[in-house]
Amino acid sequence: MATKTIPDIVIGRLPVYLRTLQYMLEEGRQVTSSQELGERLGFSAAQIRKDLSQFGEFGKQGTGYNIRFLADKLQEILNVKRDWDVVLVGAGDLGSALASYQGFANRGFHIKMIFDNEQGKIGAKIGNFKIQDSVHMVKEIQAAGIKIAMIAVPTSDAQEVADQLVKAGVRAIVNYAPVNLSVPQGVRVEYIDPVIHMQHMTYYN
Amino acid sequence: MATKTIPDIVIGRLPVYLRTLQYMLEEGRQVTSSQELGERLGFSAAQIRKDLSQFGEFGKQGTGYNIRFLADKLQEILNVKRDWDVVLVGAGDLGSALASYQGFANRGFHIKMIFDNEQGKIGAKIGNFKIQDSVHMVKEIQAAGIKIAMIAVPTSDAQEVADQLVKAGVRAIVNYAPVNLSVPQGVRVEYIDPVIHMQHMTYYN
DNA sequence: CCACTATTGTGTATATTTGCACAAATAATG
DNA sequence: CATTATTTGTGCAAATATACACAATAGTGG
Repeated sequence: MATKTIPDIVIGRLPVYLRTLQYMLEEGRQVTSSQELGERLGFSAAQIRKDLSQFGEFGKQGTGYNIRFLADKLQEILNVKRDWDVVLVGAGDLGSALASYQGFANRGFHIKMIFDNEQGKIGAKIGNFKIQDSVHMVKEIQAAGIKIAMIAVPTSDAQEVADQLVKAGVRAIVNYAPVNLSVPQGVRVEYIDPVIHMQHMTYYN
Repeated sequence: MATKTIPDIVIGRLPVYLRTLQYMLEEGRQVTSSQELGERLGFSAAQIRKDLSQFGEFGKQGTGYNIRFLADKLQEILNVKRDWDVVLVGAGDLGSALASYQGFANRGFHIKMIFDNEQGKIGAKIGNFKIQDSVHMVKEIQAAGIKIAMIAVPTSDAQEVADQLVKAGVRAIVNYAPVNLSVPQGVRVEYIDPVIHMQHMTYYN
């Protein structure tokens, strides 16, 4: 059985499709088409059909896709039918904002712990959680079996935090610090840096 | 003169190169090579050389690249030797965190105005700026000639805000709301949604 | 000044990604 | 029930992106 590996670039689009489908559900929609999705997202209809066809046949000719059904399938594919616990490192302005953000939970991601290394912050509460001393980070994350982390610490601390997260068994990191991280094979890092996006756009201006 | 258009995917990598070069400068480094850069960033050395070769010859055989020189060239290419004014819409948790973030200014992006539509917030200060009533947004942005915006409002308001920004002459938008925006040709939008990144990674679990 | 090492820029090959276009299936219409 | 309008899934072609590999050049050390 030739298990073809699915391109990462395709995987990267699936969450965008899913987000849009869920938005459509909230609008009370039942059915959509590759064409409509494509227009909404700026992709070609063919690309959306090709992407989905990597995983099965989810549509019906002449009709299109049942939104609820397709969203459900995408959730299965992306492994997000279950909920995921997340650890947040850094309780500065950004970390606090992330901790307060209500948009994670309804999409299945639950911040369960917040760490910082500043004595002034440790013990303070954000929402329901106490900010914990990062001295105990590795132990606590391991005990809780958390696999996903967000890094929102100063650039100079980011690599060291990443090292500790890896040691604690974290497999996926969203890094808000504007620096590339070095992690072992098998650990994934995604970067969020608004300046990168702005510089990308100023090129064209 | 066949002015070949440079692929957008190449442009998208340049800010990452630039960020790393500037980091190296802070480390006191003078010279680097495509190989070192590649290792640091997870790209192949050949790709980095090819990307740069689209714009000129910036390296020296046998030696590599002078970091300061290359960073300077990348800044020229990306149009970031000048500073840019930015408008921020949305003064909730995230908007406030963005407003307080010190990492924009030293990379040439200056938040100059903050808008919100909630009476409770209008008039409050974040850093040096008063939160302004978004009723006056279009007028103010136009008057100031601001071309870059960040949207940090609730999902339900994002499209309407985008429409107003476009009307005000904004050409580049970083959208933190988890929804795709529809904008006219010539206006660029980049999206920041941590959940998209996490869902991308959970695929690999 | 020769041999050796390092590293660029690039022509070419390979690999990947996207788009085209059409048969097949479905629904709607009269 | 025939006709028309939609829309999927996909084989294949085209376009794009990446990697290889090497001549050319620069520095280093004897």
